[in-house]
Amino acid sequence: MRNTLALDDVVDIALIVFLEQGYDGTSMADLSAAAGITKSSLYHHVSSKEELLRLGIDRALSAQKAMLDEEEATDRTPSERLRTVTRRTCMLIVSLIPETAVLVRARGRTETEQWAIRERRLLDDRLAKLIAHSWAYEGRSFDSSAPAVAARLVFGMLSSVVDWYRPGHGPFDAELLAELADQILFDAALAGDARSQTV
Amino acid sequence: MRNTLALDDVVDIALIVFLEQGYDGTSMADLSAAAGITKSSLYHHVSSKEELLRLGIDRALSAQKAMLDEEEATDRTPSERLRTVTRRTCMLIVSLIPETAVLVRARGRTETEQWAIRERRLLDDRLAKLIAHSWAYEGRSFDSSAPAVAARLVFGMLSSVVDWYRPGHGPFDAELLAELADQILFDAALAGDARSQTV
DNA sequence: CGTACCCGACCGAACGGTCGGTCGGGAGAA
DNA sequence: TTCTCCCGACCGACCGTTCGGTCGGGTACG
Repeated sequence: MRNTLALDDVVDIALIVFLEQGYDGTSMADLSAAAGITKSSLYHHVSSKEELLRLGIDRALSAQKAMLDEEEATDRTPSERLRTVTRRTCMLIVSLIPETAVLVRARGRTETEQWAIRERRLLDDRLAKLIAHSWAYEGRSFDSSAPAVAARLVFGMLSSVVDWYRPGHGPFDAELLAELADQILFDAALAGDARSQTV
Repeated sequence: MRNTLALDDVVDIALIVFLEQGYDGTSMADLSAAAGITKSSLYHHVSSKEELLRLGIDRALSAQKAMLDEEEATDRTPSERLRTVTRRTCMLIVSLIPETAVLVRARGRTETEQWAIRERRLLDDRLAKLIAHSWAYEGRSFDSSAPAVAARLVFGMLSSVVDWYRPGHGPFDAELLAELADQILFDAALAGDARSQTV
């Protein structure tokens, strides 16, 4: 077997460059240089720059959808489900940072990016539903549009880690990050009156 | 007086296009079309595309810094200061959505973007310090790196509104949005046991 | 008449993508 | 084992287009 490049390897490399330079800020020449092959060889593996974006986005979407499918099928209480989902979302984002970055940074200028935005909206809706169920279960009264806004804020907080967190490059590991995010969202850790836990 | 364009008008227009298409995804031809003048006329007002980015980023930075300066000078308790700052940050972001967007989306590929990242880090540090002081004031024990991580998560949550919130385009106004963000961060509204407030 | 504002025409460079062709390793037949 | 054929991986050269930016000149207001 020769030391050759598979499609997944090319996508891996492209996503890392996209993470650092942005999709629009990355040229096919940049990608070919990062992969150690020429630009024309790159086109042997993919048909277009946009296909690389699509494959990357699909990775993030598939993982998130699979996690939600699995969690929604459990028989936990709505509140437990919500907390588990946010925690697993954090862990999942950390494990798929370049993939999540291209997903959340899509602005909708091409057909692929519009598809990404539509799919993201579906994920938002599923999280909003989890929040609404949890609040209703806890007997809380709320405005009908509040769960959707809360869902976007939560996803926004968790997704923002792709802009600065790099696993293994600091004192904080993924579990500690998820723990802190969890305490901020569910224990009001920011208010200082968390249940005497140390982060 | 002719119906003419001032520099601030050009920056306003450019920022709106940057918000929708991203900086790299926007050409000077796009901007000139949006401004209703030709590309060469655009260069009468600005010396480069990067200058438009710099002016936009500076607006967001100046506003945020001025707010922090003002708030840090008060004699409130650390916890009150933290809560006021996060709330005012939310209001400020909503009132400067295009400006905040170019600031938080800078990836560091040019000198201007690297400057933006350095300035953002200073803002992160100031918020982290507020969090650390608040936690110490409340007698909470915490890891030394936790405030910095919490600050980034909070800024991440608040900054994410630039990706979906458009004032006047929905049932939620800015105050309600800030109120909900505040309750999530400080009252654990997501857990459902908030102090019986309706959002 | 100066100056602020704006224009059409244009430039070199970089862009995404295509082309014809090279190279080495695996499979099948003798 | 050797010869032949094939195919995936790769390459240099090149395509038309778009990029950020420039230039010389026009025009209307103070």
